[in-house]
Amino acid sequence: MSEAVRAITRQEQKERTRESILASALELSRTLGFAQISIRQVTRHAGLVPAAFYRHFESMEQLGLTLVEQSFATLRRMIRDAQTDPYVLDNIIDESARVLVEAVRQNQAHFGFMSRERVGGSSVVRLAIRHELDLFVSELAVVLARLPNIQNWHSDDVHMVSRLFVRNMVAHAEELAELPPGSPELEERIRDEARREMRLIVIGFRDWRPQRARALPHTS
Amino acid sequence: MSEAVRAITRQEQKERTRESILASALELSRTLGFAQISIRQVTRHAGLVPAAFYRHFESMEQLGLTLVEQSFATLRRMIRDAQTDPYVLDNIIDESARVLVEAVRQNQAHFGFMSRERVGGSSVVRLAIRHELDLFVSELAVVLARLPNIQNWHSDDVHMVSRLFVRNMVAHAEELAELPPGSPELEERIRDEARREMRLIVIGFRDWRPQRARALPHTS
DNA sequence: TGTACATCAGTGAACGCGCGTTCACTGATGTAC
DNA sequence: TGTACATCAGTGAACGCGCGTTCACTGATGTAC
Repeated sequence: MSEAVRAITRQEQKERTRESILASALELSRTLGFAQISIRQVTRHAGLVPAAFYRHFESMEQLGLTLVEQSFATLRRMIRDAQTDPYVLDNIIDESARVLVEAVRQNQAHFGFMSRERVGGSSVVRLAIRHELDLFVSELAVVLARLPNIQNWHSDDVHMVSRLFVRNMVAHAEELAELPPGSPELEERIRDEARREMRLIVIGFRDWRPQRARALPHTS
Repeated sequence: MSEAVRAITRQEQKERTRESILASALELSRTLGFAQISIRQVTRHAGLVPAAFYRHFESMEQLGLTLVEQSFATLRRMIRDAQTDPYVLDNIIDESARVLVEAVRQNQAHFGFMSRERVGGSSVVRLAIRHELDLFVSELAVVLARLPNIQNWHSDDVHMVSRLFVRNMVAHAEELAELPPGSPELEERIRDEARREMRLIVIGFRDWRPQRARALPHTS
């Protein structure tokens, strides 16, 4: 037993403290917004003295950028997992809605952070999130381009559908991340909305290319 | 000339000061975010002593709610104007993109405030904006329901297209409001994106109702 | 294994600063006669 | 029109508070021999 305690190296302990600072910042920013929280609040929540913060981060800004990295790692893991599941690819519409809601539920803190701090907060954190989201739209476009029926689309079109999907994802992640933990019926409603909207986008796209070839007939 | 100066009543002067406080808050929150700015910053920017703030507002929160009201008044004026223009109704897709970009350009401060403070900032201001946006989606649904070809749609569907339109509006307002003042080519690009996306939504919707009647054929 | 020294995560006190809010005040504008 | 008093938007000083950041420190963990 005392051996088990000794087994925690100084390095491991430091890593644990660092993680507890990150977790505290993530939790506090859920209610207050990242830009509103102070070094003193974060360290107090983590059970440390304010000065201890500087053993782990140079500034709140650096901590914020670390949270951005963590959040997008979560997002990419979600997409990678979905890609390896053939059922998801066959039922892309319903499944992407389901995967989204599931992933957000399980990683509420990270998705909430992303959607909240994408606007409004610290400008460095905000720009980092925008940059990552732009990258993500391009990555998703590459994935979509491999789908049957899409392979010979113009790359601008693929990029656009990717942008619409990501925008919808962010919008719904925002809503989901703000829900109080135990409200499955509201969650259900948001999932249905996400599903209907994604269907709409896909149906619109199926008819999009012919529309571009001809002139648009909207002027009656 | 001295008569013209005397013509400013005490009440008028007070109203001017109040407006300059509101304008200062709007301007400062553009770069810092509303939740980040202080009473002292706002009054300093308006050329007043901090204590003067309390002659006009009870708290920053109340000032924020006033800005929410002003911003949505701007939004509603935009929709009301668009509705009275028959050309807009005939060319609903292209025109709504054009009107949106135009309105945001002319009222950048208010639209920026709305899209920025919708997430992240003070929770009272945030909830007020969400509430107003929900109201606005319903109002727009009523307007859309009067359009030819839409009159006999299910009201859930109309509400959904309204939600998608508003979400797109907010997303593009966000992008536009952040642009540095003189960048017409970027503005142009955002307008084109908005137009293409609105077309997509409308085309998707045209084929949406038949899709709902039959089973969805996406499972190949 | 035991000893002597090095490392360094976390401490606790101290600092100057901008903040929100209060208060009695001032002096120009407004009003009654 | 002129005078005497009331109103009240804006002032300036003061307060206590939480903040970020610094610093010399402590004592447990790690390392060399």
